[in-house]
Parts: sequence; C-alpha cells; structure tokens
Amino acid sequence: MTNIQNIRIAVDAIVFGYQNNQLYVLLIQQKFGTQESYWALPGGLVKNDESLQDAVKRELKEETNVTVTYFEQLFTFGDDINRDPRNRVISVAYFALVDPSKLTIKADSDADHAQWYKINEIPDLAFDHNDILKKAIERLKAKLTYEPVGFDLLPKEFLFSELENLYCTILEKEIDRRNFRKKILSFEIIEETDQFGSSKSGRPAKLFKFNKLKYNELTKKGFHFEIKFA
Amino acid sequence: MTNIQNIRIAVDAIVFGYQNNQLYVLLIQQKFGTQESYWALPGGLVKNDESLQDAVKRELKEETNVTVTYFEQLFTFGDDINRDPRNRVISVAYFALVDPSKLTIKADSDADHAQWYKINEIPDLAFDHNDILKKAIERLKAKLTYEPVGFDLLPKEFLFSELENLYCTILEKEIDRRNFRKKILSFEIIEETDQFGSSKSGRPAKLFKFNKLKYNELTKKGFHFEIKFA
DNA sequence: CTATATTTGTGTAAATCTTACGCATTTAGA
DNA sequence: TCTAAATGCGTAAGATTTACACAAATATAG
Repeated sequence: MTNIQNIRIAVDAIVFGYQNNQLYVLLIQQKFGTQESYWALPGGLVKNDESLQDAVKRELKEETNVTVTYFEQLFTFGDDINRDPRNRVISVAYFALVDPSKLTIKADSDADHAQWYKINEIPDLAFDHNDILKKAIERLKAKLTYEPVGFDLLPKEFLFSELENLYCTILEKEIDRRNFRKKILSFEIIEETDQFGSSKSGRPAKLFKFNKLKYNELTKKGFHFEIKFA
Repeated sequence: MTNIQNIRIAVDAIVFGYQNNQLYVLLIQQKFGTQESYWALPGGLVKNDESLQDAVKRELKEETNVTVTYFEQLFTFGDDINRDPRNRVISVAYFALVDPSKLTIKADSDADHAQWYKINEIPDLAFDHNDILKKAIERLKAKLTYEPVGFDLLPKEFLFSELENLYCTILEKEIDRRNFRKKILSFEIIEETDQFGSSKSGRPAKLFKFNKLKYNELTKKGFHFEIKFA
C-alpha cells in the first residue's frame, strides 16, 4: 500500500470552427501510445510550473498551430479512473472558438497531424474524447443562446445571413429570418459597415460587425444577451 | 531539470445551506499545515483509485459528516501555481446544496471542526478559498434562475413565503410576492399539501412540496424553468 | 434586353407574457 | 373586538414574441 498520489493532470481543447454553413472541430491524430492512429482532441500533460490556461495554449500551438479567439474552461474529467488505459489521468477540458478562415493549421508535421472534422462526421476518438466533445457541443448550444459567442466563429465582418445560418445550423432549429434580424438589431451590439458581401445571387447584402466594447458597456448596465426560439 | 509531473490533485466542496432567511456555507477549521487556524472549504487530496465525485463525498463525510442533496462540479482551480504554498495543487471544486434543518454536522472532533457560516460573515479563508466561494455564489445565483435548485435548500415541505424569501435573500432582489407565486404555480411542478405551516402571526399558510418527477417529465417535453426579475 | 430566380430588407397585427397593483381572508394578540 | 400581520386570488396596462407578406436589388437564362 502506498499513500503517494499517482495521478497525472492533463488539459484537452475542444476547438470549434465554422465555415460554409458547417460546424467543425479540430482533431489530431495520435502518432504513438496505445491509442495510436485514433483521432483525439488536442491536449497533453500540464507542466509543473505552468497554469492550466497556459498548458492548453501551449499544446494547441504545438499540436495544431492554432490560436483561439474565445476560450473557457469546460469541465474536468476524472470520474472514470481508467479513462486513460496507461495511467490515471484527470483532464481539464477547455472549450474554444475560432474563425478558421484566416488560419493555417499544422497539417503535416512529423509528430502530429491536425485536421478539421465536420461535427456530424466525427469518428471514434481516443480515450473518452467522444464524451468530452458531446459535452462541449451542449455547452456551445447553450452559450449561443445567452452570450454573443457566435461572433467568435465568424469573420470580423459578416453577413446577417451568415449569422442566421450559424444559429440554425448549430442549434439545429428553424428560425424566422425577420424576427431573428429584428431581435439581434434591437440589442444594438452589431453595426452596419459600408461594405457589401459577395453573394452568388440575389440582392447584395451589407456586412456587419460585432461591437464588443458596446456589448461590454451594455452588460455592465445590466443588459443580457438572449436568443430564444419557438 | 525533471520531466516528471509533480502536481497534486484535490477536491473542495462548497456546501450551501439555508435557514432562518439566511444563506450559509459549511467551513472547517484547519488543525495543521501552514494554513493552520484558518477556516477553509472542506476538501482534500484525491486517492489513486477514487473518482472525483467519490473523493468529494468522502471528504465531506470525514470532515463534516454532511451528505448533500444536490451536487455538481463547479470549476477547477489551477491557474495560480502557488495557490497552495506547500505544493502545486490543482483543485476541482464542487458545488453542493443541502437542507441543514435535518442534519448534524461534525462539530467537535479531534481533527477538524466544521461550522456553518453566514454568507456575509465569511472570514479570510485558507488558500484561494475566498475566490472559490465567490464563484460558487455566482453559480448559485445563476442556477436559481434557470433550474429549480431552490427546493434542495428547503425542507421537503415548505411555505410559499419561505421559497419567496429564499429567492429574495440569495438574489438580493425585491420580488413581487403575487407575481412570483403565480409564476411558480404556472409551472405545475409544486403541489399543495393538506398541512399548514406554523407561523408566528397572520393567516396560516399551506405547505407545498416540489414534485421532482413531474419536473423531470416536463423537462423531457421541452419545459424550461426560469425565474426572471425586473 | 427582358423575364425569372434568388436573396435582402422592412412592417404590422394578433397572441402571449410580464408587470404593477388592490383587496378580501384568516389568524394572533392587544 | 379591533388591529396588525401574513396569505391567497384577480385584473388591467404594457411589453414582448410570433406569424406572416411584400417590395427591392442583383445574376442569369433565354
């Protein structure tokens, strides 16, 4: 019998990206270990002198070359003692959002191979990563309705129809286009630019941008972002 | 230089109780260590073969003799590398609710001393426990508005005025008594009993009880509990 | 160059929900 | 028996949400 604690602590990142009316997650392919060849969430062990947040950022940089725009702790997975067959590992999962349009992921390094996966084409992942991802999707859905995180998945300037499609796609719901627009505009946290977006056909649409400063101010005054659907 | 991870993993519990129109937190007094004589949240190191949840329950039982009615993971504190001056310790904090009226806490053991503290009379706590508590209070406030957790703080049978006071006290807001009652009753998740509660003066009031089964059924059908205030 | 398909931008009436109140009822105690 | 205290119920005004229709601006097919 030993009293010495022998538990590793790791971090994992669930990075969501949105493009072409599709929600994606960033996965990496394990190149070694018992879970070899399985795809997995980016992550790894925390260093002794490193904060949890720094650990996630470092792993993301190392494994995928991605820097995220939104970032928060999701949940700590440590109830299944054998979630990692090698050792007892407790993992602090982080939830992150990024606009994938402007970044290049590490696609062909020696060690790891990072890739965007469509949310409804996720394979069997290593460890309990399918569970972790499930929880992250729930969080994303919930968060979309009560915080303006959708903008972190879009380019700085975006079309109203893109925002609308993002909500429809991720929440898997029908939304009345007109009521949605009215609601969002009533918050006065997004602004019209003088640019027009490029669409294939139909009337050209103005580009909008999210005014985060304004949002923060309003929040301080008691404003609460909320999108509900029938 | 060493590559060996040397980080401990602990759990802490923030146990809320409500009595006499007051919100309380359960604290224990440290009997050893650098933080001796400081009050602290109950908690301790996770054992190698123990789930996080079991660790919290065990520590609570050992240190305070309390078994909680509601229980969920709050947050993992691991960004401040020196939050524990002895070692690097990452702590998974759990948020718990209990009706204190029916239980006896461990008040005078050799090792630890557990005690309810009024939420606005909290002393300087050990480690970063004041921060943890702050986050727990925020969670409690938020949760009260979108999940029926208030009932876990009350006896099985309660007066409407007790429920109302609980909301007023914890959320630190004025509520219109009549609108509050109407709202809660409209959910059809609490039931009138044929018992009457004992009040000092005024018209006697019926006791009510929360029908958790009904709530779960309704939730499956898409019902969403929500209490908002002006 | 005209007609058609496609997407954007705006408005309004009905229904629902929230808010702000008033008053009668039932008890304990002066 | 009168008063204070608390409960229980109701309703009108205001605000918000929902459902739905049509004109405007462009690309493309003919």
